[in-house]
Amino acid sequence: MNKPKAQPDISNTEFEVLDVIWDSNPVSSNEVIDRLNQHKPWHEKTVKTLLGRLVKKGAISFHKQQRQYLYYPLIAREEYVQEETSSFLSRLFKGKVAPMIAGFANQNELSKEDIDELKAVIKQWEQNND
Amino acid sequence: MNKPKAQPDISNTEFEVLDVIWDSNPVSSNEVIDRLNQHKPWHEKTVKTLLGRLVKKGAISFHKQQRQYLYYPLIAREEYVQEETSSFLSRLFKGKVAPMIAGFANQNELSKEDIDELKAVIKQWEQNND
DNA sequence: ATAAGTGGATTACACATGTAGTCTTACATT
DNA sequence: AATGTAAGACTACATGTGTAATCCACTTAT
Repeated sequence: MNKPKAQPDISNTEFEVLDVIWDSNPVSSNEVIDRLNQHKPWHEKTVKTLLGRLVKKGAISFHKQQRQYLYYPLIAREEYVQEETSSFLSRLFKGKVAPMIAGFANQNELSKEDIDELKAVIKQWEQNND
Repeated sequence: MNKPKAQPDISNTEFEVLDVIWDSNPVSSNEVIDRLNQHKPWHEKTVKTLLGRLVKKGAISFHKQQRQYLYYPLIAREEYVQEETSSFLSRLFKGKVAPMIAGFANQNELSKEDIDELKAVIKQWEQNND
């Protein structure tokens, strides 16, 4: 019995492409390639393959502008990120957020700024749940 | 320029096997199979394949007990989890923990208990960093 | 008009992964 | 001693993934 998946499976490289599209869209393949190449040395053909796979997976779509395609996302970053986060937490931390943060704290990977931000999130939560 | 990887890449199914070994070790393949089968309907051969792959990847090892192998982990769960968490956070949240928690809060996925636990983690952090 | 370029579509190909089946060999049982 | 069993080793095989190259159809520069 497979749990139905709200989001398609997106591979690591596909995610990088999708992230560029989330960042600004609609966007042509050449823009995607240029923006990716500021960080990744991917060949143009590689990026186009990934765009095609994202389309096939239903993560993005496009409309034509003359010869080119302008791509845009079909799934929201927030939703995708939320689902990934939930599944990540359930896999590694039994779904509990605090142990994850505690692990970070123990590795000395929490800055004062992180702590302040966390406090702000908590305060916000408490205001919404009084 | 590839960042060196401290931990080997471990697939999803491999992780489930490894998690059983972390849970109690040293452990025979049959014990692993039995424990997994409380949750997963995996064939005996499948689990043995995964054990073999984990050995090859250097995640676990074993010593022989007559005809059987008794497996034990070569990497610590804490370390593995910490690395996975860091890479997850950097991929999806620019490495910042607070936005992740905030996303959870916005989805109404934070309970009062979670909040209390988070407060405890923060208090602990502050005691260690005064 | 013809050639060269460029955008997307199709094909390629090695390695990883999920999911086993078959082979070999050492023990246990008759 | 002969044989069935069971443990691990080796093999299998479809699909996914990373990483392109080739093909085909327009457009654009001579």
